Amino acid sequence: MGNNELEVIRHSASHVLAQAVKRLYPEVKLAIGPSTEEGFYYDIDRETSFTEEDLVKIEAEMKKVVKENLPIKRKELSRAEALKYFGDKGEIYKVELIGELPENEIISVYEQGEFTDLCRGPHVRYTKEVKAFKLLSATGAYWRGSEKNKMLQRIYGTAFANKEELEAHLKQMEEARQRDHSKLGKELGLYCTNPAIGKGLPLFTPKGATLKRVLIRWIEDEEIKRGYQYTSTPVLAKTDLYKISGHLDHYRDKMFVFNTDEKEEVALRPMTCPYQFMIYKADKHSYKELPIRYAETSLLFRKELSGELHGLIRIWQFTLADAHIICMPSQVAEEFEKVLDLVQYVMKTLGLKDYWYRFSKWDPNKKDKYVDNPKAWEDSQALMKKILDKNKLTYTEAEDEAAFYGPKLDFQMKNVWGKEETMFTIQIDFALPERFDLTYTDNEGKDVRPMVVHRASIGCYERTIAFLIEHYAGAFPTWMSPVQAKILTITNNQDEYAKKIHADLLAADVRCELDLRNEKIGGKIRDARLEKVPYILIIGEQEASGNKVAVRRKGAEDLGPMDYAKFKEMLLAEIKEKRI
RNA sequence: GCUGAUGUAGCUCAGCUGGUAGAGCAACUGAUUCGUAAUCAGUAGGUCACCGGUUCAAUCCCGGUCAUCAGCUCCA
Repeated sequence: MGNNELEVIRHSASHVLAQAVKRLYPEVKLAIGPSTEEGFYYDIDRETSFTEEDLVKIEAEMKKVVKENLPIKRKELSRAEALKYFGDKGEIYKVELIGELPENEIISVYEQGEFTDLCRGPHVRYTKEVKAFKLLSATGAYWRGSEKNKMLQRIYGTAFANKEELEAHLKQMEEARQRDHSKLGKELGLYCTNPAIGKGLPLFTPKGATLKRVLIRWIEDEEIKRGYQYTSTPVLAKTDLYKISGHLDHYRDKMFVFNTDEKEEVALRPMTCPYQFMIYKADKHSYKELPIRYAETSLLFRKELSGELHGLIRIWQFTLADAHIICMPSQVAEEFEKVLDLVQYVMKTLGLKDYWYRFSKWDPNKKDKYVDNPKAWEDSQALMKKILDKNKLTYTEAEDEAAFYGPKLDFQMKNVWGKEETMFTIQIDFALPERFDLTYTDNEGKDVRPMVVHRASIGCYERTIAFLIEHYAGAFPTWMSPVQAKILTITNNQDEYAKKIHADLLAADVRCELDLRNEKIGGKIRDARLEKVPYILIIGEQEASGNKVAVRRKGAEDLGPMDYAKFKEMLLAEIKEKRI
């Protein structure tokens, strides 16, 4: 079945939903009901929200509508007729929508039985063609997506061509949610939270901190190899700094700002750029030095609204693999491509494949949200587009997603709930160099303006870790696993040999644990498997006397007894190559 | 922040629409020394998220706060 066909079914399902709701609750007003990637929804204005019992009733009514097999008929109306029809019914949202349709647009409605909805279509021909659907949830949603508008009630559902596909989808959703990083992250003991500390402030346990440290060391070393210089700058600054950068104008409600006893206003930093610019400004620079690539494993603070916080994905304090490349305008394209290569290498090494590129542009109508310099926006966006096309990237374009100082290339992924998040980002900045008055001396001895590329190579560690947990369902590749090998003894008689192996692996920088408990081997294996340790080493009398270990890989694959030296060589190679 | 759901032992969950709580796992103690997903027995563990109200009596009803989850908004 093609996507279009599924879209039509889902869109028709949303009409069936609206019809059922209108039958049960005639007083409600209908807003919009589109199909989505995963299903469909309908926004409905109702005084009270829909409960789970309401959804059961509505779903039953929908089944009736389907069973009645009503023909779905398209009609075209004049603007006046349409306004009168929906106006008479008190459908104020439909009236608003009609009012905004372009003059020459054909206004169509779709009729099924007693129910008629404003709609461009297309739809299935009979309601019976909506065969397999399910209502999933009821939540609030702002009219036209703006928090300034009234909050409506949204009912989500999904529909498929047949029952089998619907069941398969529901099962897949359920399985995906088993991988939820906040569930697994706590089960595996990677992080925890505490109400006294507050939301959006997760605590990394030794295991979680190990995973983070492994990633940080890898990225720092890799970037240094690629010509980055690491800085270390304060997380606090006087708000004067953010006046220069423009953050205070564009970003203040997202910053933690407070006063000292001496009446100075200070803020926790939401971004690293101003600090690294000040390092740049501490000296005078020649064009011969450029590009300068300042990197930092940077602790950042952003005050998100409480309802926006989620597990490790959106938090108040996070660690960004941040960098700012200060270069001549003529170097931007090459630097951008180098960053692209780095980020693609990072994704490949992490084993993350299900990402896509989003070219995030400004919205010329939102003057207060973006630096007001239309020409620079057009130029920098054209430049980025040229780079993307030259590198043959397929990307989606998104209006109104840029940073306030320039366009971005975002690496997008979906979490287990299907929610889209930005993993990494590369941005071209034409505005801040001017605000900070960054200059370099060109070959004619004149001071000229450099450009800046902002980028996050592995994104923010917390969020990336969340995605890694979900991608691997907690069973990490050996190189990043907090515990890489666990040694289990069969009886206490092997303790000494096991300790020797343990010490030897630790000495070789293998993260290794020892289970000497007086438990049966089956129980120890079970525990180690639940911890998702990549290598389980079982040591009994035979192994201890023959300098061997019995190896289980990824919990299940039994490699049998092998020479310890051989195992160690294999393990070290796997770690060194960062095999996934 | 907004809409809604949820909050019972470290974890997973019971607790019959008001009469001051129960299981399994984990922990601890003892026994068991065992060959690839749970050895047996015992002990201990709770201001039922927190604060207030209604009631003779609240885990249960009402209000507020905090936290978790989903959605909206937002976003690295």
